[in-house]
Amino acid sequence: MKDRRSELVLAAYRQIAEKGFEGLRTREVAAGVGVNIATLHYYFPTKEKLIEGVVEHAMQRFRSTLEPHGSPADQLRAYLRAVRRLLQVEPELGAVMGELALRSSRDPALSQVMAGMYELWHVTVRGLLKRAAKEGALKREYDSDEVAAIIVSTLTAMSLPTVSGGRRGDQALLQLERWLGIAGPRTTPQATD
Amino acid sequence: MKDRRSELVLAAYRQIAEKGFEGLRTREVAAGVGVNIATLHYYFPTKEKLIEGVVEHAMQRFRSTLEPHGSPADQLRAYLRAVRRLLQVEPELGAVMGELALRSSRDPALSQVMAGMYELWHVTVRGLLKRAAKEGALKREYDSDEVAAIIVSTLTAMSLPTVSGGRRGDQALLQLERWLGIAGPRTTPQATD
Amino acid sequence: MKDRRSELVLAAYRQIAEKGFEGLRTREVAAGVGVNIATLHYYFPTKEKLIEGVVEHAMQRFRSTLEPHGSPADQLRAYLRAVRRLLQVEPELGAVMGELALRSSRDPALSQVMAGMYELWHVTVRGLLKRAAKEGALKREYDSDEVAAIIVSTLTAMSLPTVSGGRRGDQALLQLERWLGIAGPRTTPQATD
Amino acid sequence: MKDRRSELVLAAYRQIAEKGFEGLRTREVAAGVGVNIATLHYYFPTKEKLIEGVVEHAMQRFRSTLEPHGSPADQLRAYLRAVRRLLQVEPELGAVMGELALRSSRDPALSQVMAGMYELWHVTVRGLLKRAAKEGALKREYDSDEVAAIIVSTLTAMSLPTVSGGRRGDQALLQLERWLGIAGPRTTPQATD
DNA sequence: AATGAATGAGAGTTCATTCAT
DNA sequence: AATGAATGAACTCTCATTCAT
Repeated sequence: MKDRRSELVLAAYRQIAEKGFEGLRTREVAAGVGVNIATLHYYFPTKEKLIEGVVEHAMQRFRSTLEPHGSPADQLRAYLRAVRRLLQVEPELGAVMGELALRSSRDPALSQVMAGMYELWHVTVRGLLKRAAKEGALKREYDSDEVAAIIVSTLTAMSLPTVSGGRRGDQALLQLERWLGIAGPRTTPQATD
Repeated sequence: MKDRRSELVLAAYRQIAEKGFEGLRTREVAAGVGVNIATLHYYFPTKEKLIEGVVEHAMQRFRSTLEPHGSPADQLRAYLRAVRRLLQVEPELGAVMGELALRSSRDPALSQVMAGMYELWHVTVRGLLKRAAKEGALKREYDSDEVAAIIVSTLTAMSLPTVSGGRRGDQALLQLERWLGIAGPRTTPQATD
Repeated sequence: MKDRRSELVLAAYRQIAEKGFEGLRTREVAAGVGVNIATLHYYFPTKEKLIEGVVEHAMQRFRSTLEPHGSPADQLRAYLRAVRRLLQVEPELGAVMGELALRSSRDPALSQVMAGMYELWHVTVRGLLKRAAKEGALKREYDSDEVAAIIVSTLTAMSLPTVSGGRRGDQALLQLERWLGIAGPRTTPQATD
Repeated sequence: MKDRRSELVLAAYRQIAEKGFEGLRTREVAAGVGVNIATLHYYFPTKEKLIEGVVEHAMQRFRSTLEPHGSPADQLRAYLRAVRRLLQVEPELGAVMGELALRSSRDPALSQVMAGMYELWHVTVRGLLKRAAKEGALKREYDSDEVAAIIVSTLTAMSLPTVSGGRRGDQALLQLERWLGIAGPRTTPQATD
């Protein structure tokens, strides 16, 4: 993360999170790192190549999000909360993933990358469901693609500013936990604003 | 739809759906309607004003999406399907709403508009739940903000290209219907694309 | 002065005084009168024709300035003061004359008009000198082109914002009166800020 | 004069002299130097900044005009002639100073610059008068603000095309010399046209 | 490895002018 | 006599990209 290339990618990543692709300017990326615009082009011949670098970085970052990090028992619940927390702590990731999602409709290569990533996410969540079911912490019928899909959907929606901003994200997550039968005691999530 | 102003807004709306804000060019919007660029500026002094016009149009379009359109009985299920279908038939709306959602994090005015719209959506869905519960078509406990929130979340995620493109959207929706106890017989939704 | 044509010319005249030719916009001229831009073009086919109208108006206005308006006796001194006062009361005239003077170097027709006007002014002043000399109110040797020229020069310089703004204009005028032997008693002109 | 920045300023200076602010076009300035319009913006972020460069240049140029350049004795007369000659040899300077004078009424910053410059000029001339009086080449009473003011006024008026074009400027100058008692022998100035 | 200087293509915006009504 | 709508041409300014050093 300390070589020029990575610095530039990170700066671009932040620019996209802040201003969207709409507001991404190579000069500002270079300035963010403190180098000349020509230096940026030394590492990335075109803006598109720089964006590819950002895609890689975002995917790597996002992959780390997917990994279950908790204990074996109530791991599923821990997972949902962890993702939620991460999206709040590092909103840039949600913003960039949103930008990439929209862009993927115009960029076949990116579309494939994103599809792969969502598939990986889906499979990861399904694996989590499977294990929880096996441990008896979850009804067997909930070990399915459908349940995995709705979990991924809910978490995805939460990365959008409009939803993530208000208390609705927490409510959706809470209901998800209830249906899965993994809700904690009487939690009354507060809206963060 | 037959006056210049509306034509221009519609052309801009389509441009945004197709190329995002990133690719919105006033000259192409004007060309899309077959008028000179100066004519566009006759109706909209700045690009920003044109975008405001698009926001209005999208909101109006989206509001019509929210309205329950089915019969009184299994209206809830009909509603979910209707929204799903509309997003597939008119993918532009989802794309534009996605663009607006991302942009709202940089545009306070837009942020307010979007928040209002999502709140309206949420309230509409909750109303639907209430009625269904009253008619006995739904467990009473499902008449709540939390359930409404997860429904809105799921539908929102489906408007994103990445999710809507694949079969995962249908799976999420199916599970939603199961939990709500309103799933139809053996439906095997096909992925479109 | 109450017909459309005159109104438009007057509005343009004021615009030029305020913003210079650099800032003259036909639309603002029309707006100043409260009519549509197309109406302006009904009266003046081109912007240039409108400017010609302004030139006429300015010349007419300026000509009235030239005319000696005082009593027969110490008319010369009265004249200098009157011009000075008029330039302060109606600074627009000085501004427009300045703009026209500069423009005349690029516009032969205007150049001729301006030259004629200055010649008329010169002759007028010389006539005043002649009469004053005849009445014994002025040394005979001061009845000359050279003296008329320096009077016109001094008054001209005073119409420029840079000079007219400060106290230097008054000082120049005072010295002129002294040399002509027509200075009043102890006058201490104040700078108008 | 050999770096890009100066070249651009000089080209703009000439454009203003030729066509006024009204006719100043950045593209023509760039073309005048033989560079792309983007290169101009590399050195001057906005047109206004370029104009500021021109103001600096004009002031510097004008300051050199102010400096007395002759011998000590009849320096005063030499000075008047020198300024007169310079304005004829380099009419651009007069034109640009005229444009700046008019613009100063709309631009407070410029107004201050111009006022400072005229004040400097005034003080310079007064210094010249003082020295001439001390040397006995001038009546003591002519060592005053009033005399300096009328000298500056006369020279200023001469920089305007309308006046400078004809023979009136020379006549005014001649009379000035007479009053100052520094006129040469029988000179019959010719109009330069 | 890094940069200052330069550029082509194109962006949003302005403006005098036209024309059917 | 007056206007709303429309336009071509041109304007200032931007941006990704190039290249000699």
